[in-house]
Amino acid sequence: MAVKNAGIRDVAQLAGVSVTTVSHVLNETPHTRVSEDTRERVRHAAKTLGYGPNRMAQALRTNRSGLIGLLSEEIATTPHAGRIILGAQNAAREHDLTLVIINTEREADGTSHREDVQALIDRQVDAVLYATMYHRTVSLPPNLQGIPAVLIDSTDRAGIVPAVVPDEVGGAVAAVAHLVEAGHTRIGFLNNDDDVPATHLRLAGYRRVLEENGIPFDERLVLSAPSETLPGYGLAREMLGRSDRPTALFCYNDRMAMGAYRAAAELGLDIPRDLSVVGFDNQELIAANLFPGLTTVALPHYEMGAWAVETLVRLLHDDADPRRLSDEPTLLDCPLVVRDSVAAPRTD
Amino acid sequence: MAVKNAGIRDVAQLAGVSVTTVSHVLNETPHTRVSEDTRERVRHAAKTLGYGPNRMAQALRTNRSGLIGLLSEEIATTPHAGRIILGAQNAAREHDLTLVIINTEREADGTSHREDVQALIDRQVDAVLYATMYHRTVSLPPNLQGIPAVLIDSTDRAGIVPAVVPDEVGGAVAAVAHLVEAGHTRIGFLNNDDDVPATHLRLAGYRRVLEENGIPFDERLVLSAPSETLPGYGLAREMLGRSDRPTALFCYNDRMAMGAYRAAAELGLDIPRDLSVVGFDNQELIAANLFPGLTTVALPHYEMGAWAVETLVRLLHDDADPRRLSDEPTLLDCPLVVRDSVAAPRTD
DNA sequence: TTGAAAGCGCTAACAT
DNA sequence: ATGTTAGCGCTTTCAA
Repeated sequence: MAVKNAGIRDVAQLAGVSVTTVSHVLNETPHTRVSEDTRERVRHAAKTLGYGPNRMAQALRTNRSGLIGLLSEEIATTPHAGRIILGAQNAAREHDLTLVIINTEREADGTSHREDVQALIDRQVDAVLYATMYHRTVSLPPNLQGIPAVLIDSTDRAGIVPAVVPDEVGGAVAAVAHLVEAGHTRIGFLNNDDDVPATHLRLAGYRRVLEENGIPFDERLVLSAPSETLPGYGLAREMLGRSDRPTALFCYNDRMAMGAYRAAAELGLDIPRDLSVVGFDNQELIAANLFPGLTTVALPHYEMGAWAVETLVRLLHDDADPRRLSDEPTLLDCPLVVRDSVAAPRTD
Repeated sequence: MAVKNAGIRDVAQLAGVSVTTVSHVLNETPHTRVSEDTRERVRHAAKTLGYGPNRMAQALRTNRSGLIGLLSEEIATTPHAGRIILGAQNAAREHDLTLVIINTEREADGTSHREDVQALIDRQVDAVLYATMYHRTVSLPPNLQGIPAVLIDSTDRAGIVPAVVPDEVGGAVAAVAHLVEAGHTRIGFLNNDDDVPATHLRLAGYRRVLEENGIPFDERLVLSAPSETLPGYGLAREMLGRSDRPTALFCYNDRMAMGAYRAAAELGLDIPRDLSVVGFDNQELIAANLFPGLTTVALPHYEMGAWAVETLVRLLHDDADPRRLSDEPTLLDCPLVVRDSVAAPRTD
């Protein structure tokens, strides 16, 4: 802890008032009338002494720690967690809240999450943010019941806690529409083969755009595999090796797109001249460093982090009914990030 | 804050002892003799009630918050910050410390860092971790003086605060030695052109290995450019286009290596048959997804985070002299991560 | 071997 | 319009 700083009574003494007055002035306590003159004296004294309230004393007294816990899976694996943390942290700062972070194992055995939540509760956090690393449905640890909570990038199986997730359909629509606008009608989709929401929702977005543009759905243009580079490569080889190969590829994520780049290179296909490619996730390390730069869809991790904190604040402050907020998970926009991997199809 | 939990007096009452005894038993206060019988009763009562101490009250009383602040640059940009956070968080948990995180702008104008440090101090953190996103020398905000601090991935210009940085030379030595062991003697180095420690230290490691193996240093084999994919590509094109091109490339980082991969592909050079490549940083997203997998050197971010917390704990606990610890920054190992981009040079 | 009580710095109910 | 004071839950000195 810092050096023995000035306390509220020092301020009171210097300003020649009581501690009550200091407290009232500095906290701008409502329904309390203090002359503007006194207020000024107090504020001046506080500044002179470099006074800042002792948060621990405040917390003890008010039963509010000002701490909010972020339980995050696999902080270390992707930059996604970083974006969530950043968004949450910035929003928290706005509300004078402090973010404490606990890393947790993915999915684990369930008791692990329970213990992590408990660790947070034991540390007197006012509320908890529960973030998963990819969009899915989870069962919450039971001890999360007693405390305000918001889910990030996942939805509560029981539907009792507010949640925010990416608008996967919207993102896929943006990606495929971009391809259609460029003139493509034969658009392949390299999909994930996991049974997670994104798999189904991105496919739904793909189909919707085709439908809206009167392009018949061709199931031969949709291939699935694990969402990694190598399987993406394999799928792309397969689809691009056909005589009636598509002129554009929508990939489940940037890693699969990276595999598609390699397949295209091996087949002598130039991106974007011979083949347009759109990815998903906007992992800078891949998307910006591929050549040509990969046009892709960004996941709103920063925004989800910020939204979650704002929602928590509302829960804490207005004492709003969480059920109201948790009827439907909130969808956040997945904007298209245009780089250089899309062009009109060749016409020769 | 959580539900109105049991307090120490509840435990005392249930165990039929005073709060003093409960405190002594639960904290295992030294020099205090309580009969084993009583201890057992107290522990049992505590467990029965699910008692956990109120951290805020403890903090207020002991003047120790148990909070340690991590000031980190650009949390969102790379997974590196995630590794630091993870290492710090795990070490913190071991010592029953809680990590609070503040993101800060890179370098900024200096006052920004000052304010961020102040925000942490205002929140009663017991100590602060100051992490930069790449290895460099910094001037610390003045308000960091009053509080135990440790630097991660940077060194203090004034040399007054303990610091931990990667062993860049050792990492480069491992990388180049790996190449030499594979049989290479013409090894190109695509270096960064920024004036940062890593630039000079990795070059030093490169030279040391050559020297130790009696390989003459050829300055034409060292090219510099910004440490990004595109410049890396340019450098590789240049060096690999020569008739006496090297048989192996050591790259300043994985992004430059990614550029080298493209150059090699364009020149019809197969990796690793015609060209071996080693990177630096071990950015999974790149290194593991490139084809073939990139052999590279890992930065010890996790370990630095953990080391920093351990050091902080020693500072806090043993009240050790920080000057002792800060004479020389501690170097942590940069281990080689072998994948598939290195082979013996062609002999035809 | 155990307990009573003061007090950490603050907020807020109640007095004036 | 401003002040007095109890008490948040705990640790720790001192006494028994």
